[in-house]
Amino acid sequence: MPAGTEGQPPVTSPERRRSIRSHQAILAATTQLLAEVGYTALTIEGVATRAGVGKATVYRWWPSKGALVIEAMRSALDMIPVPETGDLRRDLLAIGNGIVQTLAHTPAGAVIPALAADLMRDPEMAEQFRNQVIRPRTSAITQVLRRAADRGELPSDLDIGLLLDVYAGAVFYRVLVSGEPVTDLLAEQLVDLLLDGKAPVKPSAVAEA
Amino acid sequence: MPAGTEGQPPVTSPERRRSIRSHQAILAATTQLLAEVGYTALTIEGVATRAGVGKATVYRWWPSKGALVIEAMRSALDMIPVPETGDLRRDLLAIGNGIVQTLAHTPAGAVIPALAADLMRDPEMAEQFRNQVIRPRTSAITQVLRRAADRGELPSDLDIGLLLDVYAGAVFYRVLVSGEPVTDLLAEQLVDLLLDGKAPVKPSAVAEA
Amino acid sequence: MPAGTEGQPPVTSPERRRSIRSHQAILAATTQLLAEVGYTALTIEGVATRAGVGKATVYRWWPSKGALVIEAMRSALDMIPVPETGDLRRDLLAIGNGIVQTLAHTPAGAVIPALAADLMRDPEMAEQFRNQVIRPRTSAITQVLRRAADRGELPSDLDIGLLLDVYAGAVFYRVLVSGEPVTDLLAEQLVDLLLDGKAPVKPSAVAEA
Amino acid sequence: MPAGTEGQPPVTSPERRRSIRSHQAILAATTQLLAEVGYTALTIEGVATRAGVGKATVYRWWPSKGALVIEAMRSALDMIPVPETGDLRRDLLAIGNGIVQTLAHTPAGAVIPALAADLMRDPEMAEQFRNQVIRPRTSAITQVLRRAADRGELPSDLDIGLLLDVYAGAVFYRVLVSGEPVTDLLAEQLVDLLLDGKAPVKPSAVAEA
DNA sequence: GAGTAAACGAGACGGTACGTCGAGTCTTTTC
DNA sequence: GAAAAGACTCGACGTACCGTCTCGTTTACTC
Repeated sequence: MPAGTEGQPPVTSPERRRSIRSHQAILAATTQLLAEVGYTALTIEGVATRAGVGKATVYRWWPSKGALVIEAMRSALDMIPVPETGDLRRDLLAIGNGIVQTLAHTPAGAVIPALAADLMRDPEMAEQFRNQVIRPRTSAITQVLRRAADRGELPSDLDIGLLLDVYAGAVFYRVLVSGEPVTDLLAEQLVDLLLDGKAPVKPSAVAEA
Repeated sequence: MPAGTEGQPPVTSPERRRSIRSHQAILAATTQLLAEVGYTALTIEGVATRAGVGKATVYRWWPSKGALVIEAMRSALDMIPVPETGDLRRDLLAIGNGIVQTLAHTPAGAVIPALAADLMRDPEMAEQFRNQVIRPRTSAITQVLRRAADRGELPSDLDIGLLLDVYAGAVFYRVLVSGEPVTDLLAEQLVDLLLDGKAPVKPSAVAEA
Repeated sequence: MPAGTEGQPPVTSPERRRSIRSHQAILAATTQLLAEVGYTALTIEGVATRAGVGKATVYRWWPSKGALVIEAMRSALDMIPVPETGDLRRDLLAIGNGIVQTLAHTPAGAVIPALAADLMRDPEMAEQFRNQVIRPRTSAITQVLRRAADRGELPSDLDIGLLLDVYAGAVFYRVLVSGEPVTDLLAEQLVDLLLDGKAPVKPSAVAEA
Repeated sequence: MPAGTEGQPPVTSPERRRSIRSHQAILAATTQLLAEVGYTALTIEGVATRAGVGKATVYRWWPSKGALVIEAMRSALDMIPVPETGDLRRDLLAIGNGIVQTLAHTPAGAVIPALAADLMRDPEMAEQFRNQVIRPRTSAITQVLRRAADRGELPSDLDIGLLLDVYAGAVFYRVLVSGEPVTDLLAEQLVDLLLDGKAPVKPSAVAEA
């Protein structure tokens, strides 16, 4: 695995000999079907058929529906860029709007909670899920907050983890539980609350003011 | 349904003739099995068997697994009492700790998210879920906040809905997604944040202060 | 449940509540498919599909392919009538020709050996097979021989079992192993051998004589 | 295959370069597995694994399970020596006992019928089977009978083929279908019947006589 | 107190999907 | 340049539940 030395390409990946095409077809089929029927109604059999692949090929590479969906989500979701304006509020807003877009306007909003719930009984898979799906979505916020703390704009002993839970949790909860609309306004209100402790006021009141 | 009026005993429930005992057995079996195997692995067949009941009897009264679980949850969860100390912070803390207990230390913590995710595709059921399961858990907070707003301790145009989403969302998110421990400290930090805009600091830092 | 009282029809057959139609459809499908694809290529799945029946319904009533085929064979094969001419040779010839017809000109000829071979490892099923499929085919011979022995036309201590094995074995062996044509002449030669100890001569030689 | 000429080692088999070892390992594995699990449960995959060989290597040299088993049987079974006592009855008895031993006390007894039944649908393989497995087992009888006919001890127009079918068929049938014990007595009774037309009497009766 | 209609337990039914195994083909890597 | 290794598509295995249905058999209400 030492880079720089030319010429040991065959050794690099001893596993996965010929699977590349099937692999991608399976992930693509999974992504499509997640959007069409959702997580609960997704079946391995359906994925295999859609991908033009034997069921065993799916099971060879993924031990369960959860594992398959984790990887499909990972490869389907874009990386979230880390903004660098230096303005904490502006950065958080940018990221927040991105997350809101993803959760409110793509299938991911429906899939992620179902996936999370389904994996709760399997700690190992749950960990995978957090590492592969959640962490990439939240690391941008973490970085922005940490840099701001370094600049002194935030307390240095800030509990970034909790802040994240609050921020992400509110968005999730709206999508998943309360069913209220998730709009860009939400990101704004949350940033106000987190940064200024400004309690949110009703949208209509804001409009009137 | 008005109790107290004498004399229409046969009319009270024109449907449900002999069902009472089976009804309760089914709900009890559902509650047990939810605790034992979780929402995903819960099957109607298993519930019927455990309850000593025919499968058709379950289907006669509940159209789906979701509907059954909603009712089981409702009858299994205790009502949350609305504290009346008049001290906003104390009230919120009391409620928060109650919610934390439920989500972190009872099967409900695992069932509710799975149920929510499963119902996302069925708006009608989702509405039922919110009315029957979520709303009773959160109405105490709403009342406390509303009374405080009436007393002038909070802005009168406060967006109570969002505040709720933030509060409940953070707890949910911890249980469901981030997997971090959910303790009483969490309730405290959240109340600090919501009421004072005090950004949370790391637990260790708090101890040192 | 007190016996003696007339009119307890419902108790008579506690099993098989509603299966009659499916039952027959399954046996019919099995018989058809045996003729079309043979024993080895017969699949439970194929039978279920052809019968318009769920796979589980087949498995509910028959534990294995072998058991299913045994019953299908039994209900598909006609009983062999026991001739009563009183002439031993004529009786044996009649029966022999019947067996030859069945083995040489119906699917049974191909199915029975395969079934037999497949069941060799399962003594219980093998016994079923002999009782249900073989015995009915050979009992006519046994009866004819026994009556002849009673009349004194054959030694009273005749080993009827072995005689049967020789007779039936030769026909089977031709069909199964040696692959030679099985014609009515075979029955004749066998009767000659068994009754007179007349060693068989080549067909052509017979024609010349 | 003409032995004796030395010196054309590379030319003899232009194919099969490194195959010899694999070849033998495959045949050995087949023989072992036939004895362990029988014909039906024998799988190419199992043979390949046991032989430490790729599945494709098996398929390269044998087109089907049947072909593989035919060759394995051939190389596993000993040649049957042709006795030369000049006494017809003694010769037949010797051979008969040999066959009885093979069919009753080695895996071959279970494998041959299953193999035969399985190959019935494939005339070409069936012919191979007869040539390679059956004929070597029966040619000794044929030779003995033919010599006896030449000596005038048997009719010159004897239908040796049928006699063989009767002899072998009876033994087969006992093993495969009737399930009765196959002992040396059987060979004796059969020889009596074939040579003398002496109808078989029950063993116990024999003992009493 | 008998008659009757519903709800009941039981579980068979036609299906779908499960996760596994083997068939027979094909490709890559090793010797 | 054949052979090991094993991934591939395909199809059947036998099982579990689905949601519907048909059975007798209780009840609980009517008359």
